[in-house]
Amino acid sequence: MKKELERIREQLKGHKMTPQRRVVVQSLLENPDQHLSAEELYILAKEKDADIGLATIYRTLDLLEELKILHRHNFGDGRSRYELSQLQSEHHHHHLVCLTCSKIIEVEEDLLQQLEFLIEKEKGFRIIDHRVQFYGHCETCDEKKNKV
Amino acid sequence: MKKELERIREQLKGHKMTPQRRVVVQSLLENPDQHLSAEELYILAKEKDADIGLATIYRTLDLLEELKILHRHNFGDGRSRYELSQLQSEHHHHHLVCLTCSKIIEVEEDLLQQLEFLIEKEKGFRIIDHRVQFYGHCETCDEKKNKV
DNA sequence: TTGATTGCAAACGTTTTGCAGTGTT
DNA sequence: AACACTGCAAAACGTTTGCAATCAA
Repeated sequence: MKKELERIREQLKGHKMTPQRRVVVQSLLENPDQHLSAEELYILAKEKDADIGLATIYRTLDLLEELKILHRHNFGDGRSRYELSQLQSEHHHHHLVCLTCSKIIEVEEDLLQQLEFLIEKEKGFRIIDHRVQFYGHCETCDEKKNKV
Repeated sequence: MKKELERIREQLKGHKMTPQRRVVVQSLLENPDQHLSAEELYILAKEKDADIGLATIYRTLDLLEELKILHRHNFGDGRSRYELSQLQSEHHHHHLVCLTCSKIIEVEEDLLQQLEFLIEKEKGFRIIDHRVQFYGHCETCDEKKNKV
């Protein structure tokens, strides 16, 4: 955990590692794969630093996104959600959003690469990034529904 | 055009086809593949009915979305954008969003079906819908950039 | 020391809501 | 005539910004 924080400090290049930024990053590290919103991070951060302001959370998230330390997601619930980039591999992943319980499941599979290749060739469109979300019902919710 | 409107009127099932709703639908029909925002639709609708209110636009769009007459998209510009479902075929399509000129290009290709099949099998996730967006640079912008 | 960063409160842009009045069926 | 629907204005929501004070380097 400390190692991760140290790595992120290095990625800040030039920007200061303030206590507030540390608290935000720690909250993100302690909640991997959670896709936290700014408000949720604010509540978590407040546990560690009661005086932290919501604006600081937003400004920190903007900075971290700019430095590609995290990704901003939009799952259609009216707020941005954030996820630390797992730098071990720059592997894109997709999200399954359960329409029943709102759970988000990650899919690592990169079959999409085929599609990207086709698009680049046929449309002359140079792809930089993609957002892929599948909406449906997860196994658990699907089973529950069939029981009722 | 009149045929399309008639079809949509039938899809309204039980809900009234008011002049305001007609104006919104007409504006959508007259601007196919435009991905209009609520505000943009408001301006278009006002040309046909100067007294129409923005709240009515939003309420109409909510209704049309609920009835699956249109799709709501989120391209990350802070507002929802709407597109009539082309009911001739329930064919999903993807969007290419140009990071330079913001143009949106549609891709009909459904290679994604392979991926969906895999996900359903491996994750037990029953897919209802998907959102796929590719961000990159369109041919025109890419060529311009290379010239400079 | 000094410019980057902070908290606060006010402002922002989009969307939603309460309500009294209107109009479609 | 009934009740779905409307316009308006105010409120709600997530997010951004101006500013004076503070702090990390």
